[in-house]
Order: sequence, then structure tokens, then C-alpha cells
Amino acid sequence: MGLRIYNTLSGRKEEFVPLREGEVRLYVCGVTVYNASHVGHARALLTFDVIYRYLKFLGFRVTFVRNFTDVDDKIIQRANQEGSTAEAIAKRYIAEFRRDSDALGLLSPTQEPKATEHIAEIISLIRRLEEKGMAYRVDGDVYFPVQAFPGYGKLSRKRLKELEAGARVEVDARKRDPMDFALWKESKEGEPYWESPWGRGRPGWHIECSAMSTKYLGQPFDIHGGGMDLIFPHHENEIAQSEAAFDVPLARYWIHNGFLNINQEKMSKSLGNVLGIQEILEHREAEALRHYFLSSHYRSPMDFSEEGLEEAATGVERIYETLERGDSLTGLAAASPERALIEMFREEMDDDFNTPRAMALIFDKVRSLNRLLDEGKSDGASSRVAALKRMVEILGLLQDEPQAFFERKKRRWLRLQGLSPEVIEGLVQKRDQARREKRWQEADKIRVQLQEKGITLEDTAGGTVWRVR
RNA sequence: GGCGGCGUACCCAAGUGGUUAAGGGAGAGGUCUGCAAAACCUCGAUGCAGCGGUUCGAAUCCGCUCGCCGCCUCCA
Repeated sequence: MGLRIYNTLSGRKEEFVPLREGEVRLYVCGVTVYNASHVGHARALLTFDVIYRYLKFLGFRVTFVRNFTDVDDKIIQRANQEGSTAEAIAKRYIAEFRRDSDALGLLSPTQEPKATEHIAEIISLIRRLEEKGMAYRVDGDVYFPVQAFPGYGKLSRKRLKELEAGARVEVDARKRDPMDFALWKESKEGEPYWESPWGRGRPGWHIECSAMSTKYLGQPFDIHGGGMDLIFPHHENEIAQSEAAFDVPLARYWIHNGFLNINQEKMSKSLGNVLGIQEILEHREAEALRHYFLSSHYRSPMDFSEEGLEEAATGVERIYETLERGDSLTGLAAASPERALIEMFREEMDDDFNTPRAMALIFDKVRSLNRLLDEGKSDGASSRVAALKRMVEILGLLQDEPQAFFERKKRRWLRLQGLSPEVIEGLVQKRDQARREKRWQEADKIRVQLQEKGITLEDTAGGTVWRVR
């Protein structure tokens, strides 16, 4: 059985069949660049990074598009606060985003289009809607009439009447229906604008994704993704616009990742618990964060905690230590991965990207490989090491060779503690000397001293190695 | 009010009808070690919020109860 994906549109797991054989077209809603990215973004980003990697592993030629929303109310507001321009704000946070995604070890999408670079496409899409009677003007604004689109609510399973009953937003009397949303907004004094058939203005939030996904992927395309919160209204509105314009479905499968809370609370500015990606990566390996997210299913809501992240870090190190042992015993000679193991991995991942099960399998194999290595049976080990590496790699957890991973970790720890490797090495040698002379008390004293600095010693057959815990 | 989700061992977390309920972390005991560390071995829920029901058989399906949460408004 092949890949099965939970489709928000149907509410069920469905067999994945690409629209064009051997090819997958994937669109994921990116970020609005008005602020630094936080852990919640990281979860969404990592979810789709793993999906992207896995689809590629399956042999699909994947076109992955993830946009930047670089013009909207929040960006403009921020610019006004800082006496800057929307353009400058967007530019700054796009640069920060790129730094974060590199630090997280994300693969680059095929395309990263920006809304402001697709104004022509947006305008022509709105005109098309106008021609079909699926847009109406109110002064300099253009709205989409939701009542005119029969399928409105099909993604979020909402009925218009119920939405309106629950609507607590102020009703704009100029709109035909309170749920109608802006395709184009007239710009006010001091706001960025583009010339258009409706005067000077800027695009509404939803239309950019419709315009850009169609441009780069066509319509329909295979998979549209994003955070759970985007189901309504963003994705619902995208569907309405795009399908009203072209009379074919927008996307075949809709994938949404679950939300992340922090210490049981929703992340929000007012609670002051917004945790930036950079804050975490300052003291943790990106692989730890990735493993943390991978240890629960992408659709489950998750609660972020420092303890949880620490546990995940421990797990990642366990994997890397095993791989390091594997390398040293079998050499780096590339054996072909043991097929049966890859098959097992594939079965787990094929079930709606079940990464918790995939991780369970990996830990199972880590244990059995360690046993094999303990017994000194290196003959059958190399293909297992290779398989383990492959699995970990597909999940994006193996970003470096194991040795490089530990070096990176050591360097950062020493920097944060203000220690130099020379001092550590000196103490290790001093202890070795004491050990050779069987002055155990002195040796143990040094070890305790190092332990207090967060450094653990391992006396192995090949000499003493030190690790950062 | 409408729609949806969740409650599995000390903690995290898979599993949605059928062998002994994955895996990780923490913990306990052991092997190894001068002692450690790492690794390995062993142990750990007779039970899956509670109560009923369906079934030859349920954590898994149905009903009720309790508790928690999300969305319906910008939000990954």
C-alpha cells in the first residue's frame, strides 16, 4: 500500500494519487513578515519540510512553493510605529526568516514568491472574477460575494448562516454579506499602493496565494498545506476565489498541522510567551527541536516545554552516538542500506507521515545496532548503519556527520560557558596522568570539576573522550 | 450558540475491533569499569477519564457523565 494522507477536505485518510504521474505540486502558506518567527512557525515549517523530504524520497519530482506575505496591515502598522517603510520591514524579516530556516536545517522550496512581486497576476485574477460576476466594487475596494459561491464552507465545514450568527465582527454595511472578504483594498494616506483598475490600492490577504499558486503550480495542483488556523477563513477563501475563477478544484489534498501551545497556554503577545526560533537555537541543536516535533504526530496539538525539548535532545544524542560508533567500527565505506529496514520505515511514514512510529522504529534499531556493536559483530552492521542513517536523513535529523554534530555542540557549549578547549584538554590529560599512576582520588577530583562545567568523561578503550551533556 | 478535537504508565507519546497495549525520557536492579560515563540486559499500565451498551472479542464502535482544549476574529 502506498502513501495515505489525511485530507482536511474529506476529513479522512486517502490514498495519495498525484495528478501527474511521478510529480507532486505542493503549496504551503508561508509567513507574514512583520516580526521574528517563533516556535509555532518552526513546527509548521518542520512539518512540511519532512513531508517535502519524504515525497522526494518516494521518488516524486516535487515542486514546492512557499510564499512570503510582504504587504498587509500588520507590516504597515509596524512600519508606522518605527517610522520605517513596509518594504524595509518586509526585507528585514525575510532576511531573518532565511537565517532561521537555515538554522533549522530546512530544505529550500523550489519557489519562494512574494506577494508584492505578483501584483499583475493578482490584478488579472480579480479582473477575471469581476468578469464572471464573482467580485463587486465598493468605492476603491473589491469584495468577493460568498453567497455566489455554492461550495463556500466546504473545507472548514461551516455553513454561512451559522457563521453569520456567530459573527462578532463589526458589519460593514457596504458589503452584500458580512462574510464577504476583500480581494483588493483601497490604500489610505501613507500606505503602500499599486495602480489598478479600481484605483490605488493593495491586494487583500487571500488573493495572493490564489494568484501565486496558480502561476507556479497551475490549477488544480496536488497538495495545499498550512497551519490548522488557516483553514478558516484563509484557505476557505482561497478555494472560493480560485474555484470561482477557474471552475476546477484548487488543490486535491489539504494538509494542516496542529497548533503549538507553550506551557499549556496559547502563544500570544499579551501573555508574553512568544518564544522565538533564535532563542531556542541559541541553546539547543536544531535536531533536538526537530525530534521534539517529530515525536508527536503533525496533526496533534502539542504543548511546548523546555523539559520536553531536553528529552528530545537526549534522544537525538543517543542516535548520533550510535551512528558515530557505527562509523568507527564499520568505517565510512558506503554500504547499501538494509532494504527490509527501509521498507519498515516506509510503511510507518506512508500512514499519513506517522513520524512518532518512524521514530519508534529508529530507536528500536538504535538499540539492536548497539547490541551488535557491543558484541563486536561488525560484519552485518554496515548495511544497518547505512539504513539507520538513511531513515534519519529522510526526516532531516541527520544534518551533519555524527562527529561534526558533536563538535558543533561542544563549540557552542564552550562559547556559552566561556571555556576554551585547551583548558578542557589540559585537565583531561592531567587526569589521564593521574589515572596512569593510579592516583584515583586526584583523577576523580578532576572529573567532578569537569562535571560541574557540564562535561562528562568517557574512558573508552581508545582513550578518554569528553562530551557536553 | 455552532463546528471540531482530546483524556493511554511518574512525564512525553503511538496504537482506532482480534497474538504478550509501540517508542522515548525519568526511575530501580544488573553486566562492563579502579570508580564512573556510555552501551547493553531486566523490571515497570491485568489496563487505556468514569459508567453503561453492542460484539465470540473493544483503549479502539455506540450512549451518557466528568475534565481539558481549539476554531467560528489577525494568527503557523
